[in-house]
Amino acid sequence: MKNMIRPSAEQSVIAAGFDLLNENPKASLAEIASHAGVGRATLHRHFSGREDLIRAMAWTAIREMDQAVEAACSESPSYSDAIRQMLGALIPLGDRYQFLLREPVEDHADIAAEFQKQQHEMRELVDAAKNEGLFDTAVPTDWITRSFDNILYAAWESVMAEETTPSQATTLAWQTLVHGLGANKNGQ
Amino acid sequence: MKNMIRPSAEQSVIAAGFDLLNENPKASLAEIASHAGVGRATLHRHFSGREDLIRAMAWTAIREMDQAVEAACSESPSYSDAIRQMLGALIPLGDRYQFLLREPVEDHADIAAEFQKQQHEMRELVDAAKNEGLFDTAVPTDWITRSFDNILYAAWESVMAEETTPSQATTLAWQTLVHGLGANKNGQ
DNA sequence: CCCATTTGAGACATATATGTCTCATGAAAA
DNA sequence: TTTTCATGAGACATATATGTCTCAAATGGG
Repeated sequence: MKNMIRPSAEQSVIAAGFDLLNENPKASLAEIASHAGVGRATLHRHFSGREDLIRAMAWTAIREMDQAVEAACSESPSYSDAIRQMLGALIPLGDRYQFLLREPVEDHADIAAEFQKQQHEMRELVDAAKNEGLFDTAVPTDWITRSFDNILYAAWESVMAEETTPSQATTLAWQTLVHGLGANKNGQ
Repeated sequence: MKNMIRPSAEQSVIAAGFDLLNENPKASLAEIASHAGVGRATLHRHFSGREDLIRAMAWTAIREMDQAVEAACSESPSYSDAIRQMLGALIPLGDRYQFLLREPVEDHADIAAEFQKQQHEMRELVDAAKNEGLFDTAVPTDWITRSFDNILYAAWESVMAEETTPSQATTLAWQTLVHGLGANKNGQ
């Protein structure tokens, strides 16, 4: 078997894709290959084309987010705590989330379906947290999930800009959400 | 003089640009011209190329946002009220804001400078509102502006998805912000 | 009506991005 | 060492996007 310790060309290219395509969606495959430290031909050996690369990146993003959420809140004692753990786990994956939102993924029915499945689970989680008293039942669930997504993204931006540490950003985001959308305004 | 009532080709193209480039930053000039109901040659008569179009769109976005903010909060009795008015005025311009954030505008020094100038004015406004007791002084101003920007964007998404009316979205966004970041948690 | 201007359609050339191929090199496995 | 395999570099053809030009038609002002 070949060396599996050194990141494979696939992984390098996908990582470079997250770096470049998020900043400039018009980045060429040549730029991506170069940024990955890989020849242009090698990129085509692993991905049949731009669409194929984007599909692979989307699945990577979805899988990583799934795993992060699973690991973070599988043992949470409550739905409210699960949302809290989820927040901290997803902030470092802000670029993955950004990619799924910005890249036209609607073309791929399977990916869009999986993405919507995640959104639906989030809605159920929010409804459960409402019943626990975390969120105000008078606030629409749609608005809560949108706020969660966007505050999560704000937290990632904040960390990237080095305005806050990941830990600080998580706390700020959580406080903002539970105070802003909460039933009781004590913050924890 | 030519007819100024019918939208000029320039305006049509810029509007089409906001429609298409926000959804797919790789949209070709041919697609933009077609969506604007204009020949491809006509687009080139008004804009020397893609970069020129993007520059014109960026200036349009900045100008519209400036005017909306000016009109909304020039007569506000307080900084806190000014922020409230600003929120309502900017939500309908969410696509303009989105464009400035996503399109690589950093290349154009003049536009980037103007954008940062707006950001700086926002920071001063937030600091003033802190002194009025609207925001918690313990919360970093950077985080407040980031939250404002992202909740603003969430509100625009919510309106676009027809989950809420513009009025409802404005109220939800305001409540979320002042509860989430406020010094006193009464919401108004 | 006549004239000036703008426009749409399309031809054309060029630039850039993409996809495929070959070949020599280097690293790892046998 | 020998073999196998992935890779990098680059040539090549193709596809798509871009920029320029011409010309006939439409529009609006005089």
